[in-house]
Amino acid sequence: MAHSDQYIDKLRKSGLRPTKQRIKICEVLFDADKTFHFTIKELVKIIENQANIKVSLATVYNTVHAFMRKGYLKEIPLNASQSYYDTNVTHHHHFFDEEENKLIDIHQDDVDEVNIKRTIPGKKIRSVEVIAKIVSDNQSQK
Amino acid sequence: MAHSDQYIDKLRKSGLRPTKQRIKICEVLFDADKTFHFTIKELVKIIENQANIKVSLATVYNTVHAFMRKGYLKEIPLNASQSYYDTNVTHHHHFFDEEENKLIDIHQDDVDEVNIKRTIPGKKIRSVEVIAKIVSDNQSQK
DNA sequence: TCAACAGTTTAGAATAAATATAATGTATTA
DNA sequence: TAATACATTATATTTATTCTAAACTGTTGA
Ligand SMILES: [Mn+2]
Ligand SMILES: [Mn+2]
Ligand SMILES: [Zn+2]
Ligand SMILES: [Zn+2]
Repeated sequence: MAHSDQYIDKLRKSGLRPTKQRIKICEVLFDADKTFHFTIKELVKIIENQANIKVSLATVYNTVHAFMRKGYLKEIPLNASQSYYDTNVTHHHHFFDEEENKLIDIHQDDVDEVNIKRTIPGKKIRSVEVIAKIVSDNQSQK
Repeated sequence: MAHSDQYIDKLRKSGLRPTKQRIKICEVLFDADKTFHFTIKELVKIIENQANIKVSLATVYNTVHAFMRKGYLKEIPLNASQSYYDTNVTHHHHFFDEEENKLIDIHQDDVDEVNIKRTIPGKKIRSVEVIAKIVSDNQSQK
């Protein structure tokens, strides 16, 4: 299993013990060659379906938080009812499909640099994020 | 009381009965001449402190939702632990002070039109919001 | 090799924001 | 003023998330 070896390394290098549970979560999160956006509930469901190993809800939360601290995931605030997480930790923006409740990446070069003319004394900007909410484009709307 | 008369009108015109509780909430939310950003918890605390009337938590939630449906408030998703609300319902952007946990408006003319080069087939953009996270600007940082 | 230890997982309990319920109260209208 | 629909309230419920503490496991070094 080339994949798990890779994740075992990644975990060890991060000071995290490569447990069965963490390796499984890595496979779900990082095997896809593209960005993966998810909620905890969705992640749990995927793990359950692939079901070669049981991972408790507490471990899913623990691991997601551990991965965030290590910089492998970031949280995307979208609504107050549940957190969304993103395997793309580079600076980028999002579409949010309000009908599908799905995030879609917008690469940084697909948005002109956001130029904010206002400043706050004593404060500096740490990050700038754009969220564009999208809905179906039914012509029959004003 | 000029203010409450004004709110009584506003409520009646919206099809909402002008109850003591709703008038009180209007005073807290709309008396300030500038945008008011708040969480439910903060709103409850302000009402308690001004304490000429008791307003139950359920009524605060009910009223905030009613005002959102009427377009007098909008929700700002910032973190997954609680909702922020905004009395400024025009299209605008925000600084979010991560140390004070406070929102600060950025008027639309203070940000160049956000130009997103990418599109999603069958979807149209409903809104574009920029959130710039800010922190103290201590020179002694790399 | 394996005991000891620190780190990890887990079920279940606790927390807290938000929503639902259903009884009581009140603004409106005729 | 009476009837009614709307609103408020205390309380219960829901649900995402965090906490707890006991059992388990990966790692290390003798
Ligand atoms: Mn403003
Ligand atoms: Mn919650
Ligand atoms: Zn993303
Ligand atoms: Zn605002």
